[in-house]
Amino acid sequence: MQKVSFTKLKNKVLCEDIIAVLKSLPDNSMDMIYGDPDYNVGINYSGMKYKMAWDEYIDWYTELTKECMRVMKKDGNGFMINYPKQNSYLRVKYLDDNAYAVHDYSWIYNSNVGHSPKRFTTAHRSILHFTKSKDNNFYKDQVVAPYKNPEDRRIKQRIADGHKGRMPYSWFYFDLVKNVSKDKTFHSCQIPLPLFELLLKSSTKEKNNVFILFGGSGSEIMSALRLNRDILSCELNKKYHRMILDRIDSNDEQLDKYRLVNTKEEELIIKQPALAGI
Amino acid sequence: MQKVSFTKLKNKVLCEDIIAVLKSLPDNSMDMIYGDPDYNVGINYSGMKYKMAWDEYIDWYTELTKECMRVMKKDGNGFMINYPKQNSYLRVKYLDDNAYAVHDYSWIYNSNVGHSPKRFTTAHRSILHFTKSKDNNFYKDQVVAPYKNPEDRRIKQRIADGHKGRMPYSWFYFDLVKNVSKDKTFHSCQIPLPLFELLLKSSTKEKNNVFILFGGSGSEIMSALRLNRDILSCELNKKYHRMILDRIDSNDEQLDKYRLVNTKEEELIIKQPALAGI
DNA sequence: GGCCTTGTTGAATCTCCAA
DNA sequence: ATTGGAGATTCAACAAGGC
Repeated sequence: MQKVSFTKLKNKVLCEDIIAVLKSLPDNSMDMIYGDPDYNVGINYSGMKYKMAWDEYIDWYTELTKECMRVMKKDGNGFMINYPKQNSYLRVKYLDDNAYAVHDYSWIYNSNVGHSPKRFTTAHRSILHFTKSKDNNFYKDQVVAPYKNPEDRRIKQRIADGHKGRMPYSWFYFDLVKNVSKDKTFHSCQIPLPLFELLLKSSTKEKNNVFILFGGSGSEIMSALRLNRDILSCELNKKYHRMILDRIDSNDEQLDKYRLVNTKEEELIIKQPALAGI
Repeated sequence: MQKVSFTKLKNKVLCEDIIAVLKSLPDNSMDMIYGDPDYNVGINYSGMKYKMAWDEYIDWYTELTKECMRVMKKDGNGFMINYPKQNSYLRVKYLDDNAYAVHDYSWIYNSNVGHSPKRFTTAHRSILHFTKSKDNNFYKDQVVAPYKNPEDRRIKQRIADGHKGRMPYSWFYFDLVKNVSKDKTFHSCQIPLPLFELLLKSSTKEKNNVFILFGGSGSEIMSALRLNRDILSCELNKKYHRMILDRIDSNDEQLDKYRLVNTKEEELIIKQPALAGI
């Protein structure tokens, strides 16, 4: 197959099938791959309902991740967000046997829905982090959480040695994004931007190649562009695809009409530790 | 096989192989089964190192859980604590196909160990909750978290209707138990007692039958006895087994020598919400 | 501005009925 | 007896509006 280099696709958002696009890309070309796929729970995306049989879904999810692994650089990082069950199958059926390392993180939040009398209320998702070698790039300094005891003698020494804080934990608290827009401007299932930015900053520097698998309403794309990463993304839904192109073409003022959260550089670093201090 | 009824084993702690004991028990006899097994990461339990090949470990873990399912009442609840990877295999290879329902919870904590420059710091574990029917007993009132807006008129109405709060979320923050005892009296990997008590209270009432698979240092056993549950437990390590029997025979004063956290009835309910208020 | 109240929402769950 | 899908119901969290 004739492969298309990332350079040609730099900062493009395609309205094409994600797996077809992945297959058209050469090996080892992406610094980071970020996927927040449909979870196969029958959600209504602007009129279209998607739900496959479980096995079929897992096959699709595995095939997707397999292509991500191929396309990812040896020192790159991949992230897949899903419900814990779905991610369990992905790691057992594919990732553990094929990635160099697999780590499971937990995004936790508060929820007002899904309360059942027979179990605790679902309020977290899994994030699988996978790498292709022991040399994956990881930039702690871009995501540090403050030390809890900066006055401790040993911590003072670490600070003197240039350390800016500790590595964040494998769990992250971020509020759910509420779909408050009256005109349904937004994708109904958005990941909190600070969560995306945490992952993005942990794994990339400016000018790095980031594949945001599912464009959605484009918030992650806008965020990555604002942070000067080079992106590629897919969004099959024409309405959302159009919206993303609009957002990219817009100036900052217009972005407001999409209620884009203008995340400040420091927000992530400020927010997370407050929590860690529990 | 001649089965031994729970009545005969009431409040016994056996120094025998857990799977052999499970096999000796009749079907459908336990209200709750709680397992915090060895995670197969080469932990040193008083001089003996436990580590098997991965497949062998998963086979053992599956066999263990299979017997738990058999022994558990139709309206009972089972909980298995482990690292996310181990629990992924358990659910994919056994539980999803054999339990009525499987839920994944996340115990999160702060950690000063295991920091790696190539990933976020591991600071959570998975808890698989499995049931045998839609009628599993679950006692929300015994584990509620306070409402966030108790002044809301509608919430006030719910409180007037007898609701004491909301169902806790699928994630729980509890500090790690620090192994502070100089003489290594304690099992090195203890689950925080309030976490155990949350699970215990969610699933049982007084006089219910609780199988605490691995006795460890006996903290969970003491807690369950204090809360008037009937227990059965195994601990293969003779030193720990002896210690558990000592603790059970001890009066309250002597318990102090084991640095037992004397968890007050309300602690759980007070502690968790502070968190939920993030 | 805070404080109280009301409106809205849901990657949810429950119920029912058909196959 | 189980499964699966459509439609009804739930209920706490958050936003926004009013005072």
